Amino acid sequence: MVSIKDVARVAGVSDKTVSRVVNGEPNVTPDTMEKVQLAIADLGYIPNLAARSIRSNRTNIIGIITDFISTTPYSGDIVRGVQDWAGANGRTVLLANTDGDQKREADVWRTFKAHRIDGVLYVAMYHRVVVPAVGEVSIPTVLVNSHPEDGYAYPSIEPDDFGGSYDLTQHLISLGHRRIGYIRLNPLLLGANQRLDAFLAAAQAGGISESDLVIRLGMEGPIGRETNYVHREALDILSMPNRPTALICGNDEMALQAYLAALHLGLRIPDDVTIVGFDDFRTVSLGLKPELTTVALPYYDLGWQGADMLDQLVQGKGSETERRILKCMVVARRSSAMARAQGQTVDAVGTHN
Amino acid sequence: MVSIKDVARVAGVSDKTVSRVVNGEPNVTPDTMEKVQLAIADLGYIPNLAARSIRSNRTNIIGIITDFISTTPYSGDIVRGVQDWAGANGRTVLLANTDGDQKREADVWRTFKAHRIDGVLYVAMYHRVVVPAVGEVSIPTVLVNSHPEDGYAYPSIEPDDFGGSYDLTQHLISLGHRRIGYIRLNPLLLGANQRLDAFLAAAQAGGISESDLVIRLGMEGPIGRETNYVHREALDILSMPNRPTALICGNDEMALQAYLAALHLGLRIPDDVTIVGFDDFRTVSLGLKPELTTVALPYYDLGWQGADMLDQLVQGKGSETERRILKCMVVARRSSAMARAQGQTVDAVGTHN
DNA sequence: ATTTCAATTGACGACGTCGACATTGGTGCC
DNA sequence: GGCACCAATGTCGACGTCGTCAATTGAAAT
Repeated sequence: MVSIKDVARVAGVSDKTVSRVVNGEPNVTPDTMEKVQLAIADLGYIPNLAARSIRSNRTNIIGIITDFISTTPYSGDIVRGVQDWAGANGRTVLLANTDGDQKREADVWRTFKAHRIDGVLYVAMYHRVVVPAVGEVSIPTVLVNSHPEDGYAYPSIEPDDFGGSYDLTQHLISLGHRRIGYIRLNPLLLGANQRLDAFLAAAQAGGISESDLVIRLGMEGPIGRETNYVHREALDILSMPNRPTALICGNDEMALQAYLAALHLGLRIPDDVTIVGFDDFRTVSLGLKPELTTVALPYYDLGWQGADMLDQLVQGKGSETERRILKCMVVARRSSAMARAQGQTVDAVGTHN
Repeated sequence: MVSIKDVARVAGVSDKTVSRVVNGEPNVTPDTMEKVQLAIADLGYIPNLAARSIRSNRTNIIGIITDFISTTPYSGDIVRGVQDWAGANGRTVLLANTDGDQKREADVWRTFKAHRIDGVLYVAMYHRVVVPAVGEVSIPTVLVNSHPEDGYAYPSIEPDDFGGSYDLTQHLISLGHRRIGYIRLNPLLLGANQRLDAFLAAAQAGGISESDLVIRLGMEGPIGRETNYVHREALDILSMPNRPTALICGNDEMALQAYLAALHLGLRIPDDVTIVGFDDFRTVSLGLKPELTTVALPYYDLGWQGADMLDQLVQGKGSETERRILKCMVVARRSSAMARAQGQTVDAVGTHN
């Protein structure tokens, strides 16, 4: 591999001068600069970052630790946000996945430290409470899509599940819905409670009595291997004699199953029942017809801004305890509509849209 | 940061001896070894890989270049396969995303070279023909989920779209289906043609005349911004007076829309119509009820084996032109069933399952 | 002409690690 | 005892880069 000295020799200058050119330092004659640049181009010289980092104690590498990278399809957006930030700021991204395994996580930390990376973005693919397995030496770390357990101080950045869910519920109430069904996420996920709490709060604020709410558990069990009750529960809720006019699903994947259940029962969406989801997981939310009203999670921004927070931290400017919350926007699409008087029988075959 | 010399000083030995212990070299007294290990633990010493790589000219880092990492939800599995291989073989993974942009791609190559990584896995998130923008100096590269344009030699690893599609079609034929609908992928994708060709070949081999096949285009336009005709086409096909008894969709996302169309028309799956997909994108294939018969793409293995091929290449043992094809398995679930008599037309085959 | 000063360039060493080689001390053998 | 040999350990330098500081040059100021 061609080194700075090779360039120096070819250009007929000292290695230091080449270094100056490469790093854009001042006080280099246009003449020599040209010579050097020519030599660089000729030889295809590219600076060795490892060597550079040895001297500077900065690698410009940030690490991402994920738990279940491929299990959830959203993950990509967070990672992409980080990558784009990195690309825009001259950093490189080291990626590691733990599969939620403690031992692997420890290995990953060790490896990252061995690479002397500047900082770590600890990305939990489900919004929940985590404690990174930090060892003796510590690296600046920001938790993304999660927050630390009590007693541990890490800056974190999270989506505003509560706000999003509150707004979504309000959206339905403003459309005139007074009986609303709710299918819960796996309670292990932090978002699950926040979303449910917000739902209840918004319903109460909207003057809806608890008896008009139908709340069911959609999933439970360890993350990645949960049992799924959604389809069954949706069928059940939508078969009630006095069925809700709207059904909120813990996320879009659940909404998919609710759609199928509704269609299976011959109900039209949104004419007979409004169905909404959460996440704006676009394969589903745009794939469903009519397209799904849902709440967009700011995954990309979580990644981008998380990287930015980390950068602050690395530069000693960030706060050790900052907790940033990103807004979640309701995306109103065609699956939600005004509540209507509830007909008795509906023809199974509806109209095209 | 604590270095090998700090450890040496604390342990009362030379740095070289510490190096020996760290690297498991022979000829160290159990006694000294213990002293050294104690010092390492005390100080929390972790070897500096950058320094190591400077000497050894090996970084043990492999790079992944992706084009549309988050656009497609499968991507994660390929990356995870690579990561798991890396974890199992003491390598680290550097990740970069180009968004399909030439300029960014050039930057990425440059950055990777600057890091002196051992090799690159060029992962195209859609199976298609690519040419990595290699510069002057070249890094060992393996194409994953894609293959090089004519005239360029890179080893590659790809899924057997043809075989999978052939088997899937045969599966339907063996269930008695004689009129089959087919909704095509975006023709820009390499898999699109392979899957269609295999479908036609299998149909012909099964003695089905072309006039009993209904083939429609489901999507077209630039990747990431395509126009989607699937729902409309599915409605259209399933509304035909003499409609197919089975509908093959270019991928699972398309199958989702076909489901919705079928349900919308009051058709039951699989009783009235069999619907199958491709990809085994589990959010969809398991989320749909009944669960979707589809073809599993070996994404994880693509990643794992791709990494392994790359490793061979790096070690000078691999072939520059190997083209490895991984089998795609039909995953028969409940969305496909025996063809049945339908409406006006009577079909000989008519058992329930 | 001499001095002063700034601009330009180079020599050198250090970063952390490990390969090549040297040194030390002990063991076994005649 | 003398010698060969080997195990254990250390010394030194090089990898590629860049910070520090010195050297050189030329031009402006006196």
